[in-house]
Parts: sequence; structure tokens; C-alpha cells
Amino acid sequence: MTTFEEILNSNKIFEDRNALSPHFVPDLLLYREEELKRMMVALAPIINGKKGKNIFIYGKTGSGKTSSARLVLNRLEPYRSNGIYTFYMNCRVYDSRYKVLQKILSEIKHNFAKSGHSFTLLYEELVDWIENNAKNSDHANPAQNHARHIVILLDEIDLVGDLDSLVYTLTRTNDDLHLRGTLSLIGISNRVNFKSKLDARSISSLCEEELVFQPYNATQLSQILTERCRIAFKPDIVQESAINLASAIAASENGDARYALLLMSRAGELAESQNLQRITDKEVEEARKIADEDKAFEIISTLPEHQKLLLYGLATLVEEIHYKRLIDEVGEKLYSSGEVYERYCSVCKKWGKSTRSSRWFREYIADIESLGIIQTVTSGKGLRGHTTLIKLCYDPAKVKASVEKSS
DNA sequence: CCTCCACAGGAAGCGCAGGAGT
DNA sequence: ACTCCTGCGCTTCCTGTGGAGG
Repeated sequence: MTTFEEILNSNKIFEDRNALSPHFVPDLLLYREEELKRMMVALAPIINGKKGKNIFIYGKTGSGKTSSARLVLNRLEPYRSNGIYTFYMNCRVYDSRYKVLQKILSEIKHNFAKSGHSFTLLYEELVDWIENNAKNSDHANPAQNHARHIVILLDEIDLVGDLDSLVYTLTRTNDDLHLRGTLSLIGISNRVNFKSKLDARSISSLCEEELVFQPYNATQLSQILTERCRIAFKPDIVQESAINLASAIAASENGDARYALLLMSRAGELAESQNLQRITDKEVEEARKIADEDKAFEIISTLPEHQKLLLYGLATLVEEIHYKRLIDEVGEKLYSSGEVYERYCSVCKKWGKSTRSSRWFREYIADIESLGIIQTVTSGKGLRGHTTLIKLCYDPAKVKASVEKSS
């Protein structure tokens, strides 16, 4: 009989898989000391009961924004006795000012009702709690009557719908508090155009301290990976060259550390499932393929209907073995846009959908190409006329499956 | 060389949805 | 509640392009 202990002990690869998760916050963040320091300087005043600066962080995915900010919050934890409380909000989940306040209140008051309160009430509750006005005049313990200082980290802040009112409300809170307690904000976004969504007042209040996180380069990534892999894997599992390869790949993908970690994690899973002793370049390459395909299918599933139909048609064409009229230099099958359009139309017919015109079909081709799912070349010699030759970049069976699954 | 093929891709316009103005 | 406007997805029409075939 198999026991859970046996399963857990049979794991020869991972020591602590969690260290590769994007949510993992290490005690030490490499190459972000400067940024950490600036954030800590901005927030340090609250330890003495003064108002800290609001911070806005901008940077591409996987540049350490969230990890750095969370680490700063962790470093504030020991000051709980000074009345300092921190809150982490993922705005993908808490995407309105109501939800944000609601979440904070449900964290500080355990029996707080999930809904049914007006926004004003939530706001007053929060102000009350920060001021910590002793309602039962509990003078026996004056230490319990200190005003509180809270820091709210708003991750992916650009996803908040009523962003202006959220920022306005939260920054205004400090005025309503009359220096009995403070509220500081840290906003994180990876969109360049984020600021244009805000009005000028909100920008100036949110961006009292502004940080831009530069992407990591390959050398930095490999240091970071080495460190994380030391925690995540059992000793002598990961080859150094594998780490370097993952770093180089991630560096070319905008220096995305999250992607580098994902590669190592997938490589580890591969090694585990194949009972390997070591993780080598081969596993990383393999992991990259899997990650790429996952990504492609994620993109496909969110595509508009007719672009899916187009891809489905192209996939059925590629699957036909006998039709090998055109082949590119690596032996991949190419199809002219006319052929693909014809197939697309017959797929539409079969599925009972109306067809789009060929003009619009060409726009679809351009769209899908920009997403990297297909590649096109202009026809040269060997073919009459002037056309675009289309190549599917992924396994046709998998493309078909992901179209079917998502429709 | 001319013509035809098989498209590429610009321009104009159409119907509709959703937001602003009244 | 209503018009007006604008943007979007799309069709229709049209001119342009480069090689193939006669």
C-alpha cells in the first residue's frame, strides 16, 4: 500500500519547491538593495509616528517589484507594537475602492460582514480603527490606545476600475485623521501608460517617491537563480550550465526573473517525472518548449472566434500528410493565404458560422502573426502571383485541441 | 514584352454599441 | 429618455505588385 510518506520521501529533486514560486519572498533580494533602501527611507518616518511618503513603483514583469515591496512590508512587521500594520492587495482580485476597503476591514475585524455596508461606513470604520479611539475608554492600558500607522501595498494597481477615487480616498484619509495615525500607499504597475489613466492630483499624491525597476541582465539572473535553486532543490541536482541557459533565455525575454524561475521549476518537474538525477540544459530546453506552448494556448483561448477558426483550419491543413507543395528551409509546411482562406471558409461552414471577407481575413493573419502563433513570408520565385506564405509555429493537434477546448 | 494570376493593402463606407451631452 | 457622436469590426471596391506563361 502506498502511503503519503512514501510519496513525499520519494522526491529526489525538490527540497522546497516553493522557493521557485513567484509569490516567494526571499530574505535577501539580489540587485535590489538600492530600491529597497529608497523604499525604506520613504517609509521610515512612520516608525516614529510621522507620515511616510507614498511610493509608486514601475517596471516590467519579473523585475522584482512585488518581491521588493513585500520584503519591505516584512521588515515593518517587527514594529507592530508601534502600531504599524501592513496590507497586501492584489488589485486583480480587489479591483475597486470598495473591495479594497472591504478587504482591509475584514482583515482587521474578524467578524466584519462581507457586504451590505455603504462605502462611507467602510471609510469611517477604517478611519476609526486607525485613530484607535478607545470606545470603552480602556485607560488601564494606555499602550493599547496608540494611533495606528498602516501601509497598503496595491499590486497591479492599474487594474483598479475606479482608480482615481481609490487613490483620492486613501490619500485624503490622512487629512481626516488629524495626525492621529497615518496611511501610506505603495502602488505597483507594469504599464507605461498607467499615469495617463490618473488625473494630475492623484499622480502627485501617489508618486511622492517614484521608483523604476530596470529588468535584470543575464548575469544578474543567473545569480538570482543560483540562490533560489539552492533553496528549492536538493544539493547537486542542478547543473550550473542549466542555470546559465535559463538565465540567458529569460534575459532575452525582457529580463523576466519570473520566467527564469518558471523554467527551473518546470525543468525540475521534468527531471522528477523521468527519475533523473540531475537537471541539465536538456531539461531547461524542454521546459522552455512546454512554457512556450502553455503561453501560446493561453493566447489562443482568448482569441476572437474567427481567428480561432482560422487557426483551426490551418491546423487541419498542416495535419494533411499528402499536401506538401511548399516547404521552408527547416522543412516546415507553408500555405498560401488563398489556400488557408478556403479552408477557413469550409471550417466556418462545418461549424455553422458565417465567413468573414478575405480582406478581413488578411487582417486576422497579421494579428495572429504579431502574437507569434504563425509566421509569414512573402512568396518569391517558384510560385505564380504575389501571396503570403503562412506557417503554423506550434503542433497542429495541440492548436486544434486548444481551439476546441475554448469554444 | 504583354497579359494574367493571386493576391496585398489602402480608402470609403456601413451598421452597431456605448458613452457624452441635453 | 432622447439624440449625437465616436470607435470598432467589417464589407466592398479598387489600385498596386511581382513572378509565370505565352
